[in-house]
Amino acid sequence: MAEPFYITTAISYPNGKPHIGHAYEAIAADVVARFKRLQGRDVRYQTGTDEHGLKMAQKARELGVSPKQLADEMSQYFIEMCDTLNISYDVFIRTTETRHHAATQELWRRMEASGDLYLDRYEGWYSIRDEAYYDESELVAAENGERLSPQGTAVEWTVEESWFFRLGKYADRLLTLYQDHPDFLRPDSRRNEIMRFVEGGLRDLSVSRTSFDWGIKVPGSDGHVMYVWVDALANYLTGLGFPEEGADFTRWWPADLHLIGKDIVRFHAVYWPAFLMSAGLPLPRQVFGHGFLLNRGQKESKSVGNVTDPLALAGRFGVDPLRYFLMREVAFGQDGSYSPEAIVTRANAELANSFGNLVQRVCSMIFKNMDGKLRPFSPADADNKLHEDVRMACSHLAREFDVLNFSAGIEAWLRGVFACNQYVDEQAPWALKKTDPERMEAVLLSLFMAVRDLTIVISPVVPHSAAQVLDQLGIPTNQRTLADLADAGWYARRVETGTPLNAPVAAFPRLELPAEDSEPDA
RNA sequence: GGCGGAGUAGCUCAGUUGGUUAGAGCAGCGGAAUCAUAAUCCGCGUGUCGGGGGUUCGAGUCCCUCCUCCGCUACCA
Repeated sequence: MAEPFYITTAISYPNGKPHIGHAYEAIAADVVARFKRLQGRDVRYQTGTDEHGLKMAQKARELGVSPKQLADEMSQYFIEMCDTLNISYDVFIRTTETRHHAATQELWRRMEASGDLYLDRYEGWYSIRDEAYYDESELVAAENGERLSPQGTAVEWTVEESWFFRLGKYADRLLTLYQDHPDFLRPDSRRNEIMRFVEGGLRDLSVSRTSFDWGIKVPGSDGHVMYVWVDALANYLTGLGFPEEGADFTRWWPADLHLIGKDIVRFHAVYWPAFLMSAGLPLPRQVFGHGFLLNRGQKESKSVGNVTDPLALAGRFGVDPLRYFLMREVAFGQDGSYSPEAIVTRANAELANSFGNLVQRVCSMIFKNMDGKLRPFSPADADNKLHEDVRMACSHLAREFDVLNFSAGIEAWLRGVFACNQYVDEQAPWALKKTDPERMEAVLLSLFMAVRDLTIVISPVVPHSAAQVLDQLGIPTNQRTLADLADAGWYARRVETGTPLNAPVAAFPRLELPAEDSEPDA
């Protein structure tokens, strides 16, 4: 049976509609999931929504609906986003589900059984907006003399009874984890930050609230609901049927990869492993904190008024061009910038011109000059060289994708595409047509083989378009993996089917830049 | 304040353990070709490698210092 691979995104807080960051993370995780499937792994991809907490309760009150009604409505937008962006998730979890309450409460009981939870009083400056307590020293003074949180939100002195988690107890074990398993947290810059943070000592963590009730009840402690992060992090277990340690749980836990934004690295790389250690559960293999996407170099925010609806972008430029752009343009792990011009330029230059046109010219020539019929041939040196270049490009892409280095992987892939276009020009099959038709056919068939390889490896990034091309090439849907790439006999079998190529249909059309986007202020 | 990262061609960035004339893509200019989505291919860069100092036969690459930007974090209050 294939080796399992369990990947998750962070679950989204649905107090607003999905923004570009949600789309980015979902797409990146999807590329990993599809790539792992290509490698033959048995992939489970989980995403979802984090529906508890004070902010949801407040938002619902504002709108005059129940928190559950709000969550029901808003989570739909996230499901819709995933479906539109062709995200191949296996499980979409909602933290309001009964099973999630059961799983989280069991996690709590295990932490309690380890003696890591105790009841105490918490008092301090609390920001409702941030859902966080701040130390006096962290506060800043507003112009009118009022105290504000470092984020500039209002704070009030609050005293409440709270459960605490003995986080401090785990500092040494966490440091050992980071040292012995450097892959646990990537990229390295985040790992360094977290290590220094933990080295500075960890205070026990307040993990329950009494000030509101929209959350998961603390077992045996009336009036307490769990801190949202205990609740949220537990989702990774819930989706596997925890606390039942059945087939799903034993097969998929621990997770191979938690893909998250850089802003929540601490919760995933400090709190989460500590909770799991306390509960006696295995730790995830890797947490990866990706960067943020900036709109023309600027952070998106409602006040600036530059918030972009990712589905509008997908509608304008197409799902695959958008996916390609995001994976290609920004170095994964770092912040990146996007704009309509950048998307159009990148997608046109690389997807449409270099690759799409290559596919088109090859298929078209085979269709017109060979009636679309494939046949065996013996490759010349130039043909072997081409295939060697393409093989190198494909394996290079795989190597980079394995370490989530998408942009470098795609760059390597492009070198394979460029090699094909160079080969076409050098071999000039249109000239061979008159002088050496036999050789012309060998050239076109060599290109056919190269295009098939290049399409298979890029398919995790542009799944729909790649499938369209592979359909046109007559490659069976169950023969599009990396194993098939390495199978020398595929071409002979393809020839035997006798299925001819039809007139090609463009799978990567050129994009137009909408007029309203030519001005940055539009 | 501390720790870390970054500052390289108009733009986005690569540059391994210091070693020959500092690279890629995009944009720009010139040419070739015409199978193809007017797509493709070839050729073209006088860059103070943030400033200054130092080590070295030799530094974008190491050391010191300063400037700017970013991230994490602390304290003064």
